[in-house]
Amino acid sequence: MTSTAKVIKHAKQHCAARGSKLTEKRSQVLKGLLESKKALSAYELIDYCREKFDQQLPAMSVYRILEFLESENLVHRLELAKKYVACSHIACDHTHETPQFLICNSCNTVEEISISNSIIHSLRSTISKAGFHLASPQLEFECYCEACGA
Amino acid sequence: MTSTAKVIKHAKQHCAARGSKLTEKRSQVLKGLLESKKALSAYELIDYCREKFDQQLPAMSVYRILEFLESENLVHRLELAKKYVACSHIACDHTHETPQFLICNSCNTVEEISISNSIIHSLRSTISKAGFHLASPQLEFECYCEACGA
DNA sequence: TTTGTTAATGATATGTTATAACATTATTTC
DNA sequence: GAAATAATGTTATAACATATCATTAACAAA
Repeated sequence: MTSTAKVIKHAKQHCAARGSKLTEKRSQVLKGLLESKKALSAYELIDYCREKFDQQLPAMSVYRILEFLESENLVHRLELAKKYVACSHIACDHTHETPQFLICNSCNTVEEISISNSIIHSLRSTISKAGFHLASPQLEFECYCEACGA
Repeated sequence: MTSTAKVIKHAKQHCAARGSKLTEKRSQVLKGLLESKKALSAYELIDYCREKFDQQLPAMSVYRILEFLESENLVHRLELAKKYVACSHIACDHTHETPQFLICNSCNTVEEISISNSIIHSLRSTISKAGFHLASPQLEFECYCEACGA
């Protein structure tokens, strides 16, 4: 069983346990994200499903599917890149800290990291002094990866 | 002389000193940003210029003007919000640290803050451990302002 | 087993942000 | 005033996203 297949199986159980369903199309979209090392846009996923599964998904459906997958914590939506990635912990059993994302500006490679609580805490406190608070603990940073350099 | 007028005058001198020109249209766009407490999109600026100056600017021109203003360090482009703000230090004479931005998700109010070097430094080092580096030192955080709450 | 209900998906239109390519007009500079 | 450059206009289109209404699939209850 391929790694993707394992994760899909796990995701299906996860959905079942929560009373929802990972349908064929939903799982195709998830596969697209799992098999891509980089973040994909909704429209890139449409292309993927057309090429790989001969499945013509309308944009609207893909957005809905992505929304569903996000609500199941199977994918993350990257606000900054306007793209989507599979959660790198789908197949783990333990719970996780809030992820932070490093997104390569050039090739869209995404690294899901965990920033130490102390940094996050100081950040929060600086922000709160200005009368604001973070909309989401999931931070995203526009970066360049090693390969793409500066 | 209004505060906006003062800043515009200052900006004109700034451009002149750098061998560029703050034309009428450029200054109208800048005025729009100066008089708005919140970040505006290019298309909101088009509306502003139409209403305020009876000036029909094509989208293309506004984008060019924003690009120009950014190159002159008179405005900042907020990647996250896809919006633009006047630099809050146009009328200062001293140089400034890289700004960071807190953007209210709900009303687009923007706060230009300065995050302590130590926090920035720890952040950078965490990111660099993952093999990435920040594309820009200008960080943007999706937040909610006091008024908009959670 | 068919009927009613909900969930999932399809179809169409449109909104928002942004850029490419080429044309025209203003402004300087010689 | 002609040539060069800067600024702006025009048109088309790309990429990302959502609203709205229609249709189909899944499934439980009668």
